Amino acid sequence: MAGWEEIRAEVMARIRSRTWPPGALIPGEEALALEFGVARATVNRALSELARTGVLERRRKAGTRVAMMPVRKATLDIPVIRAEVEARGDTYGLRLLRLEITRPPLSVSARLAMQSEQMVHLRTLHLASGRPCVVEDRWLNTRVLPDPMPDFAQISANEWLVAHVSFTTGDIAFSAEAASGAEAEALAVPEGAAVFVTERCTWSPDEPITWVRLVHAPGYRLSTVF
Amino acid sequence: MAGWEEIRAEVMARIRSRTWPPGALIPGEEALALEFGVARATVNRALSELARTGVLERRRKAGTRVAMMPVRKATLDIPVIRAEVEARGDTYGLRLLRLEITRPPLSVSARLAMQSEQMVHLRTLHLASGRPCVVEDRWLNTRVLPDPMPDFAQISANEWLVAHVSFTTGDIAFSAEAASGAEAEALAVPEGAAVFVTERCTWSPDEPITWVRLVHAPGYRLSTVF
DNA sequence: ATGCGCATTATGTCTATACATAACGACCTG
DNA sequence: CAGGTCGTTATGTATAGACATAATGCGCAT
Repeated sequence: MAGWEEIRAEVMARIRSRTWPPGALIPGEEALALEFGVARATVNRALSELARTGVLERRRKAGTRVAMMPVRKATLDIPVIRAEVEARGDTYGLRLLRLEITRPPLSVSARLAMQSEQMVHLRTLHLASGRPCVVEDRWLNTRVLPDPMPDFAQISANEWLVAHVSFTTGDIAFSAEAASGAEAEALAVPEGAAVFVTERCTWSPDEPITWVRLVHAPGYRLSTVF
Repeated sequence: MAGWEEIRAEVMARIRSRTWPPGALIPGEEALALEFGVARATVNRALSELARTGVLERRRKAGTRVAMMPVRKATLDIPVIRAEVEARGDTYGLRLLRLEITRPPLSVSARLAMQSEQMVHLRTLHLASGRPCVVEDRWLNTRVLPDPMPDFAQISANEWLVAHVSFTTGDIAFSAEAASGAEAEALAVPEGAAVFVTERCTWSPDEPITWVRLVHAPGYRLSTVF
């Protein structure tokens, strides 16, 4: 027994086999290190990893226990439309449907914690081999844009931001909705069709950057392993 | 400058400030350790962490570079219905709509790589303070169940599995669909309403365990930060 | 009995050192 | 020139020892 991955596997095996059932307190790092004949740091690495994935719960002094209600965690890649389209073997295209500078609706400015001021509003249609695949509604903080604004008919706002604005934190939410008239028309689906919607907010360390709503054409699936 | 989190923050700051722009090769661990006055292991911890979240790309010998197309990764908690309901302050309830032992449709047996054999089919309605909130369609491998089957009218299959069957791997997918007649009726929404659907497959190390499809009532959102 | 404070203890992290591993690229050979 | 070999190099991992930190729960005092 040597590497931390082997230790992790062995611990996993004991959990699976219910040697250590859900809720059980498992031996301390010191003890396991001794048993497996490795350094405590190695055990720590393995257990930390399992804690990260939600299999174990660790608290100082309290020790390590097998998660009772294993709210398993999955990591999912935040979709980048162009990459997704090209990964499917389609050629990517985009069409700028609308570009205006105006005051965002309250739902947007509130989410971004923006003072009420003007933002850039973009509506873009993303195409996969010519077929509409995503309608994007985006509000951009004007302060993150250079004075001659980038040509968003050529480069998607997402890609421009990635390349020119500093890294961000944010949040993301998924839901199912009925396609509104405009969305349905852009995607060439019946109004009211069930569509998968992604909403994302991003902030730079200093200020809000953008709010975006992606309406995916019917049939879209977001998947991951765990 | 001391802890790995500080190192991570400093590296992040340099990426944000474009001192190290996307695609750039950053100095080696040794050099950074020297610069920050910490051990290489500490730098390693910080950079590994950033690689895990998709900000950096690391390859032996090739070095560490800032991700060009930052396919940011988000970790999401795999929803456990009861926990979700109770977290919203509602009281959880469930109603078993159907329980039968039969052959699953091909779509299910194929996904689970099961020989064509009988499985337990459950249809359950989950309630939040009495209101329908999720319809669950589940197929269970009979071999993971004890002979007097658990009373699934009392305990949800998910919770029973968590407590009695060994840990698993699996995959999960999200999509938007139009509610079918039966689903719509159970949820008390119009047929064809846009519903959020979660589909999950899980395997034990030895054999498939279950396939489950969760149809969430309109308004459901799945969200996370990144 | 109740509440506060501190000793104990398990995890968290850092250091310095060493060896393992992957892979680029140069060099050597056919 | 093609192709294989091997040295170099950056990351990956392991180790022993040490200190930091959090939090449990006991013991003491009120």
